[in-house]
Amino acid sequence: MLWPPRGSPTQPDMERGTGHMTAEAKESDPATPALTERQEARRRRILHASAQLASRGGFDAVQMREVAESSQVALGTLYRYFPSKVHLLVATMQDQLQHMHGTIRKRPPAGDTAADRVAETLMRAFRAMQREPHLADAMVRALTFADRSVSPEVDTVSRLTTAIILDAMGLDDPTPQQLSAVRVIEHTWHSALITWLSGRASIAQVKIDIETVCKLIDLTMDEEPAGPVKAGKARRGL
Amino acid sequence: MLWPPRGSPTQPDMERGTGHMTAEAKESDPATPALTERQEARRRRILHASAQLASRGGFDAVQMREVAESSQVALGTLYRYFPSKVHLLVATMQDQLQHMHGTIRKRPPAGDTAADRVAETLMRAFRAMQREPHLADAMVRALTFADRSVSPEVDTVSRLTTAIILDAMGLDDPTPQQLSAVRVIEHTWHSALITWLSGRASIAQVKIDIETVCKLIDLTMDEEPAGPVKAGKARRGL
DNA sequence: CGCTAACCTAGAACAAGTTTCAGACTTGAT
DNA sequence: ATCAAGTCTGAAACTTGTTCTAGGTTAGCG
Repeated sequence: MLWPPRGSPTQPDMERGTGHMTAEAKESDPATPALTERQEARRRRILHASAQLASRGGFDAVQMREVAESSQVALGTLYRYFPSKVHLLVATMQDQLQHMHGTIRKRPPAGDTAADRVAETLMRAFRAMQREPHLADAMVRALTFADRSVSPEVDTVSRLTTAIILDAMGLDDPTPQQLSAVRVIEHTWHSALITWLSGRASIAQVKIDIETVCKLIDLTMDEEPAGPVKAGKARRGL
Repeated sequence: MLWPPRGSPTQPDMERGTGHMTAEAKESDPATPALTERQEARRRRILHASAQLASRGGFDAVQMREVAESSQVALGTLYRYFPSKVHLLVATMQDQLQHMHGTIRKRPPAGDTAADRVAETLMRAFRAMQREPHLADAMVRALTFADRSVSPEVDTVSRLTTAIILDAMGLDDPTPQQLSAVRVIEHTWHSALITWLSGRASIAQVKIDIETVCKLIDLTMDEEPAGPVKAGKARRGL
């Protein structure tokens, strides 16, 4: 079986919280049933086709029949791999984010303060989005449109984003306040991206807002000196 | 004719910015062609049906055929009043927001600092959402899913939200930094709401994040004393 | 009153996401 | 090699947002 039950009724209102985990999470996942080589190849073809179509016309251009055709897979198979268009696009975003995380790791941001580095990282990501606005549109719209049935996948994206931001901050043991600040930054990032993509905010405005929200980091870096180390500007390096 | 051209190609990338305007904007709009009484009644019936259906199953439960039937209007007419499901739901949100703005005005938040008052206001709004989570889901999902063709309407919602927040801050002549902070708060508000609605964050987490982002207000209230008055409160740890 | 333009209605038609099904193909274990 | 279970395929069907059409209704105006 490729997919577990699928569609668990997470009705009884939640009490969860994006688990932390700066590290990787690759194939060891017990929920991922280990694909054969051909299956892995199919999956890749599908994701590739999805990104390709999204890069042209955005969300609307990603039509399931076309994705199936492009990736040489029957429609039913496509749906076996990704139970809905939103699942597919969120997975596409996972894919792209992973790629971006790698890229950023290779050349980390160089600002003096944590806030600077986070803002720089986000703006770098933002420039990547500018290069493929349609793709960005498709992915982000899917992400925010996702309902409960996609929660696990969205959560994975969220964890990836958190990891990227924490990397930029140079923290691996954040306080609750810092986690909250990071979540707020993520919120701002997604929402600002959307307002830009739908033409309601300029790039300059997005930049300003990102810088604004990053000030929250400085706030949380001051409180709780947390020991003899790290009093001043907040650690650089990584 | 009820609707102007509809579907203006706002292609050439933007340079706009949510105009300010704390005041109201009612019927004088030259773009709104003044409905007859029966038309106004139809419009109300539609919005009512929309909210009603949304209150049960959320976004998916708002089916255009059902809305049409519920409001005793032909499908084609429904589409004449609201050119898409997203338009309809965004208009529904406008409606609800207007209502909420009135409610809040009647009993304004009582906190000492601007940040307190904004956080209180948002939490009050949040509790309203909790009372009708499905409705909230439908409206917010529509709002973030909206593409360029809905920009004007989404912008109206954004202005309303901004007005509510500025009211809570007790400002009517905000600085650019303050406007940026308000935008960041709006971003956080929408996005946090979504994570709660899709079961990925607890109410407690949303509360914390709102309080976190509201600290930005204190920051911007410090800079630019803006006159002899109001230097006091603002900053304090948490 | 009677005309005309704009509006409304019922219903068919179309588009794209999703589901379903019968039959062919793979895979893993015996 | 063979069998059973699980996958994949191609095609049709179903659902819901959206558009289109033909004819009846309304509102303002001469």
